[in-house]
Amino acid sequence: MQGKRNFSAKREAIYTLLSSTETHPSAEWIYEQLKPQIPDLSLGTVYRNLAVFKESGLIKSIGIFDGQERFDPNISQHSHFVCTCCFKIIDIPKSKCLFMEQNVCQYVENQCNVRIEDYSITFYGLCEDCSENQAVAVQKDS
Amino acid sequence: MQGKRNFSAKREAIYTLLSSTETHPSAEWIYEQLKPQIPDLSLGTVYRNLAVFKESGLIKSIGIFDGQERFDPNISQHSHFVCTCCFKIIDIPKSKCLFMEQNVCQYVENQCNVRIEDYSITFYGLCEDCSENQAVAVQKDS
DNA sequence: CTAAGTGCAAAATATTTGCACGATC
DNA sequence: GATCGTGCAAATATTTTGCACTTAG
Repeated sequence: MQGKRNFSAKREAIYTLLSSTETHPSAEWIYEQLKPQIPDLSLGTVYRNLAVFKESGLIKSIGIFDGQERFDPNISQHSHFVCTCCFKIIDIPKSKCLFMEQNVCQYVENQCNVRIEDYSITFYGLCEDCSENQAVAVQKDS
Repeated sequence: MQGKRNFSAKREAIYTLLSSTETHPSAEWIYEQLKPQIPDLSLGTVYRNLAVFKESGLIKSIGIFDGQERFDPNISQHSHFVCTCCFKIIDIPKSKCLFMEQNVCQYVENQCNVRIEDYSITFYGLCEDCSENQAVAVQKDS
């Protein structure tokens, strides 16, 4: 891969979709979205391109939730909220979550004798929709 | 499952092993450790018991690293360091990592309209051993 | 011509599950 | 005798990969 230019059409489409959604997609989701417009797209190509993007630092893996790896084109430091019910992932901007001390990484490095390259903060719980659905379900029960 | 007592022998062995190691094991690792002592243990049983423990809140999943889910019998709030080379996982005691503001969860809940039930902080990088190995490799190259 | 990108299908991997059996209460 | 725990093997699900073909430069 030679920089963001010179992308093949399919690679371009995959990266563009990634960049234009807030869903923090999985390979499967990307494939399903693009397949109608690009009928000869294969799932293997999506996986291969995600690996290429990740390798080159263009995207980050957020983790594996509900069995599927989720990706983020926003590589700047920020946190995520993951709904444990529908697995929606929501960005938490750094400005809303200023709790990481300046030198905590260096502190941990010294304490634990490790070299820290990155860190992630993830919150788990119920998103707005799932909270409401749960409330409705409880109402129906009584 | 009726509380920690009344465990079957195999369930007991799995939980005891989990509790007596610092490795934050995977199902496979537990199976390999116990198989010599319990020859008729099956991998399915390890998976099933881990699911039972997780369901009942006795253990927590730390995440999936290198393709395998890793578990922690220490359910109190603390952070982890994950070596991206050998996938060793090291505990970071809360006392060494006091950077979470008292009310940050409530703040995020209000900002994002979500209900937070848990959060995790994970550091990534190279552990002491892998750092040294890397240094040695570089030396040999030159 | 060469290297990169791809479709397709098979393979690899981790995990889950159906079923029958044995143990426990 | 009903429930729980289990071995075993098949099934599932996701991701990776080998191979042949195409395409861009």
